[in-house]
Amino acid sequence: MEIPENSSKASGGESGEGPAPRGRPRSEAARRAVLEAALELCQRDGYQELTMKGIADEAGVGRQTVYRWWPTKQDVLIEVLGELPHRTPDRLFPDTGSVRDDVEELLTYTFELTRGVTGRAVVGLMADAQGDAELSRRLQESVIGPRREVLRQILERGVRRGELTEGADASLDLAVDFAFGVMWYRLLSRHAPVDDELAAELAAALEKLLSGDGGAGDGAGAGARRHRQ
Amino acid sequence: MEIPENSSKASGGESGEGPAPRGRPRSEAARRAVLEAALELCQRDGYQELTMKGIADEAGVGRQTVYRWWPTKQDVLIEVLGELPHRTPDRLFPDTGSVRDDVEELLTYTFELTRGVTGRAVVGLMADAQGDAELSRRLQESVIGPRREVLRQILERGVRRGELTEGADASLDLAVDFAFGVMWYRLLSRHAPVDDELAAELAAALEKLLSGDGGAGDGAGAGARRHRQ
Amino acid sequence: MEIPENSSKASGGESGEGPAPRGRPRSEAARRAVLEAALELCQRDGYQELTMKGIADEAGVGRQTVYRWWPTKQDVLIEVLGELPHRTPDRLFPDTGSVRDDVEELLTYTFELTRGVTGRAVVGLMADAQGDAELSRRLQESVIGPRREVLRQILERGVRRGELTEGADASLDLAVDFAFGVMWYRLLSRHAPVDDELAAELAAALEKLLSGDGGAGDGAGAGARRHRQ
Amino acid sequence: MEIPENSSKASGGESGEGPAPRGRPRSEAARRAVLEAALELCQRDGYQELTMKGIADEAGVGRQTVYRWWPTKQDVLIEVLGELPHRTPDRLFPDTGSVRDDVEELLTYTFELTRGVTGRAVVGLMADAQGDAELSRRLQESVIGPRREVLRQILERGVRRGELTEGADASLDLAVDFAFGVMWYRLLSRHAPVDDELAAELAAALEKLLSGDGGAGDGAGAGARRHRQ
DNA sequence: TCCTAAGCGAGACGGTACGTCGTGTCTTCTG
DNA sequence: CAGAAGACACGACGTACCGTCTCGCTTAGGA
Repeated sequence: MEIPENSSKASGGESGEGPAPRGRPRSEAARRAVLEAALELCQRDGYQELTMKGIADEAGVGRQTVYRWWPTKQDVLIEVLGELPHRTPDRLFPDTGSVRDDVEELLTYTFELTRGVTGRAVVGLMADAQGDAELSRRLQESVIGPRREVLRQILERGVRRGELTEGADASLDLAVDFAFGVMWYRLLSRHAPVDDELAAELAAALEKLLSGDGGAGDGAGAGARRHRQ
Repeated sequence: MEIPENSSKASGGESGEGPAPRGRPRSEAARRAVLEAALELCQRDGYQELTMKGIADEAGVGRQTVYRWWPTKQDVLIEVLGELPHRTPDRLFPDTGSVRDDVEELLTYTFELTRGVTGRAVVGLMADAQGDAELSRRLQESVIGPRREVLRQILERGVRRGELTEGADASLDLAVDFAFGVMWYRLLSRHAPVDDELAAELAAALEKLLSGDGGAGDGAGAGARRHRQ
Repeated sequence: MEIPENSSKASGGESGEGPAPRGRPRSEAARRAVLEAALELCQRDGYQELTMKGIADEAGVGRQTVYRWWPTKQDVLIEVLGELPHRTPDRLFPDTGSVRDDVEELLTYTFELTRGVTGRAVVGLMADAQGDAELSRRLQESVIGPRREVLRQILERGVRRGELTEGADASLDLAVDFAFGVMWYRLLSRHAPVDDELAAELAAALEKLLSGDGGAGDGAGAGARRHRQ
Repeated sequence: MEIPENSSKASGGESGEGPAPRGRPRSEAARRAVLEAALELCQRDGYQELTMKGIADEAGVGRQTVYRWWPTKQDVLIEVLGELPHRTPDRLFPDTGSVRDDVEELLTYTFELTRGVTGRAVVGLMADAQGDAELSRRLQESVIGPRREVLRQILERGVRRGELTEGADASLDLAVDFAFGVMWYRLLSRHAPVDDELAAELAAALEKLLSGDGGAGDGAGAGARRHRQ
């Protein structure tokens, strides 16, 4: 149960060690137990039912220990979510040579995650972020932003290769919004599944949306431009 | 805010009343007070802070009166949301002759609503609907579904007129998901505003997505179909 | 000295009813359960171990219900102690015709009580009253004072009858302090028991202390000896 | 805050030292800091508010250091109380030649102490001793007993000299109980002060109680009167 | 001069009681 | 009967102290 963790004198840093760590060091075992308990309970009972007391009890940890390191259950979940991707970093950055396949692969993997462990947690956090700008910012930084960035880079690579064209009708940002927007919308409203088929449909739709010749081209494009003035 | 209490046919109609309502009739004043208090508080303090006790106190109503008619705060909010559209029925069904303009008008109005009174309520409800199938179904029926239907009919009208084409790459349903998905995604993650400009961009993007000649046409469509098998 | 308990329409008072009692009336069952639980637990585990949570749990009552009516455990105990004498009012006011016998009877009964149910409670309260003037005042009023008063009246009756003399060396107040002082001292330090024999000794000593001529020797001494047999 | 640390016979005596003390010797500075902090805090905030954590923090000492040497706060206080008398040993053993004066002097000094530093501590300890036989025994041994013994010896000296008579009505033990009983009773219930006047009254009352002939006697009574002026 | 041992400040740990608040149910009186 | 008032049993909240446990650092005696 003992894991090194020892930050002090790690890698020989003899300079800016900080304020010298005194007292009993933080228990990595307790930290992990809390994070896993939170994820487990959130998945089992739902975000709303998730409770600081419940987390502490499930983790076999004192309540104070939870509050000492995470002021709210949101903080616990954000830390869990921040650590999850490290478990399978490979599937997060697909590069098959085809934009469409890369997009589809990324979305397939992302959808899997949301259907599985993280779904209820992330949806609950997002809902709480309504009316809580700070939480919103942190989610943006740790969860939403990174995922957006990955998709965006795939699309930019496609533009560079000439597979895609960032047109007047749809910026890359809007394209990213498209993919994840549909995902969130369906996760929340549940009017349709978030599955592999959706990943394929979205990959195709994005390709069309960013196709150079611009289907609705003439009138439509003019209209859009007219509207925006 | 004073309402005579019993506007309904109390005492009077003894004809085909049905099961004969005995005792004191339900107070319309109390009902309205509860609904308005709920909307007000949800908007002011957020969905999570909304409380049955808070609603009752704010409405100047006994707690039992709230529980008698609405088992949960979700029920209260759903009833409020169900009544709101009746206040401005005109803007909900635009018909300018141009699909793009109709879409833009509808989205502009919808975005206004979500930025205003209903935003926090609907997001909170959606989040609660995670893991509550019944609530999910009711939301689908009373809030999500109707909005989808309006947009869908506008698009179908466009297809009938020949302005749009439901292509292999993007069904009408996916197009509807696109519009509302982006809206929800931005409402939740706040990485970009939900404003009139977005309405215009989405109208243009939808037009392109549903354009007949299909930019990425061939390979893409085939790919999508291939994937679905 | 509240006995009737039932303030509402007690004894037919149809005039100044007060502010009209609204809402669910207080549960007498819960009240009694709390009082008895407190007494029970205090006796079993000691005053220090007595806990608001413990009282509530033992009484099968919500914690809030305890706090609603008694801000602290001291309040609970004071109310219990205030009600106890009513159970056996007869032995509290002995009047045998002999001062010595009255004193002995009163002390015997008082010692019984302190050895039994009330001992630990009262001692704990007294200790808490150190440094809490308000608690001190209330204890004085509801517990200490009344007991002092009973003994004082017995002694005053003796003075009126000529059996005793309030002398220059010892006021009645000091005599009362004597009796109860020895009791408390032994209860606390436990160097000697607080039993019937002590009651007899104290009755004799008080008689001597308040003998006018100082010759408690003769009759009083004989009386004491007679009693001890 | 630096104190030589090792006042005790360290190093010197290698004769019957026992198991030879290894490791870092106990810090006398820490010991004193704890004792003084405990006394200070108990006097300032009261016995109930006294806390092991509070003592450690106030003393600038680790919590473990307190627990290592004193299992409970009672132990800390008992050790403090055991050291206090050594500061003024002279007034503890009055011998003026007159029993009454000796008694009055002893009580006057004792009352001073209880009004001052030790009051709240001793009362709290006594209250805790209810239901804790071991604590009771230790208090008896270290605090209560010694004080009783001093008074008892004064009274015995009086009996030897013929000033007093241990009569059938009141043993010396009861007389001692009388004096300290009244003190404790007043300390706890606060119905009257514990001051010099009480010391004089008690000295007079004891004299009368232990007068052989029962006399509020001639000389004694006169003496009492003389004293009160 | 190291080695072993124990005391020390610090502070994290698993617990538990605190007093408050919201839950959903109930029980009274008034309309 | 509906409604308002509010008491009820329940349980989560975040805080404080409990007594124990690890840390790194003295500070001694014995090797």
